[in-house]
Amino acid sequence: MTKLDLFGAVHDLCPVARPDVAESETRCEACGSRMQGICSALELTELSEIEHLSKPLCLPARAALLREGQDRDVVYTITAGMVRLSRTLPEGQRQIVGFAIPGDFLGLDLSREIAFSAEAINQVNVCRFQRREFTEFLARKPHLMARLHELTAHELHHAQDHMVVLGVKNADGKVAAFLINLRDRLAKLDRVVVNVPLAMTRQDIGDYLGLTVETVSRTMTKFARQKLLVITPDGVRLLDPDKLRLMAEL
Amino acid sequence: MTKLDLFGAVHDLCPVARPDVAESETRCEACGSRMQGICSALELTELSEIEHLSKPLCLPARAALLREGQDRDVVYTITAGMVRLSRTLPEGQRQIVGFAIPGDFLGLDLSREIAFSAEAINQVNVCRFQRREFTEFLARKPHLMARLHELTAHELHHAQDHMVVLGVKNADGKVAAFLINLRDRLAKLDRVVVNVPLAMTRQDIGDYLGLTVETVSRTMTKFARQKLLVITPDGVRLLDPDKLRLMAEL
DNA sequence: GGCGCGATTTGATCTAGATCAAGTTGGCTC
DNA sequence: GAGCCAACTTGATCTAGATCAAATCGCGCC
Repeated sequence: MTKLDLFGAVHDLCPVARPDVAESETRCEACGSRMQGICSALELTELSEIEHLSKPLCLPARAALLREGQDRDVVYTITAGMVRLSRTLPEGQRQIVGFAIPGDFLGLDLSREIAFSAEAINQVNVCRFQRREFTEFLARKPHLMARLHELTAHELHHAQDHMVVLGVKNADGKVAAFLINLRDRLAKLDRVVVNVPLAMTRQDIGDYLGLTVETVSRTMTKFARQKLLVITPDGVRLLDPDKLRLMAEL
Repeated sequence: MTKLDLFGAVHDLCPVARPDVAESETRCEACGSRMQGICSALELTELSEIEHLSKPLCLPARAALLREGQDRDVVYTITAGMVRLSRTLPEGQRQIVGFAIPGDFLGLDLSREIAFSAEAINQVNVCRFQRREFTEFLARKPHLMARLHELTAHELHHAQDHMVVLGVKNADGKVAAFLINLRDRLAKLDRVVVNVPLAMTRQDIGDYLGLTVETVSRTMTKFARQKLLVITPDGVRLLDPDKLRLMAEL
């Protein structure tokens, strides 16, 4: 069984890691995240229609997909890799509002300015659309619109979950919730169950959870001492997911 | 000029304050929040169509509109008053995820279970729809669907703003952001500019901002001492909104 | 007017997590 | 394989805000 190559290793579709270089011969029909994102609402015939609008791209780690308050002219669906969504305050403080994975759509809010910056954490494959073309296509496909709304509502639900994490949980609960949620999301894409790859830095996790790097690090080592998980070079292996889930739920 | 009666005082449309008692002769055409919520997407003719689906209700303070994980059968638009949206954890901790005001829609996520509890803070007027009827109407009106999506995307944007507040701001910044944001939202409905009525308790504010009652109280008295605002029996009067906005933006 | 009760304010103390300060580790380049 | 740099870990100390504990306010009710 071949796994989705989410984290790090070079992807077949992506021999050249330069932004703005289209890697093609990628048929939507063969797309790994075809049943994940908005595209899951499309018939095969529609898929070939949208294929003409989309430009498959491969972006290297650190590439910027969107910049807060700008770039309203494109939207993306992610097909491989992980993307960091963040807001930056005037004083330089950063809040990460989410991590996008394959199947996620960037640019849900079609009407107003971009709410956050989006940067590739590792090598990322995306399909890029011109916002205008995408919106026009959407107008002709009510069920696609419905699907987009569903995704947005789902994101909103997720955002409210995260408000709870930020508002009421302590460091242990935050880190546990982060690990369990990421695991659950990845599990929907693939059979990843105990190994949770963490492509982002501890700083990123801290900025997501409203904690400092040090606290994230200390909490994870504590979990490791308590045999709840093992820290591996590229993430963690959960030894006691049930216990962690309990901590996450408080 | 007559103000929207948002907070407390008995509303004309609402002589009897009992849940499940329809107060009618209320024509959508005459509705105060007609241009605010989803209804703003409707033509006059469509307005009379939707009028048949909606049941205008007047609910007393403390009435429950939705309960977390239940009640998927109705959705609401709010036309007067204020509603508290909250999540409660197993341990009894509460996170308020938002305060809904006239023009807001409850039940944006049409597909899955209710994400939060919704309770009237003061006397509230709503239009209630059967979810199924509403969804069917929606399916026949693509521009209404688009409007709903727009509202949802706007909520998501708002949710991300609030993550920043919860994640990176200190107590002063949180309280300032809360006051300024509420003021801005109310200003869109009415000409309320310096008087910000606070129908919710300090505890509610605390549960919204991830602070304790005591900290909210101390922060507000501090702001009062610094002549940034005056605390009134029913809210605050902002003396230096610009300074507060600066603090809110950090 | 006096009583009762929840909301609010104010004060004293405590603590989780921030901050400051070194190490340590691990890949990458030359 | 040495040197470098960013990410990570670990330890010592500090502090914003929590917690605990009393007032005080405000309002409906008898």
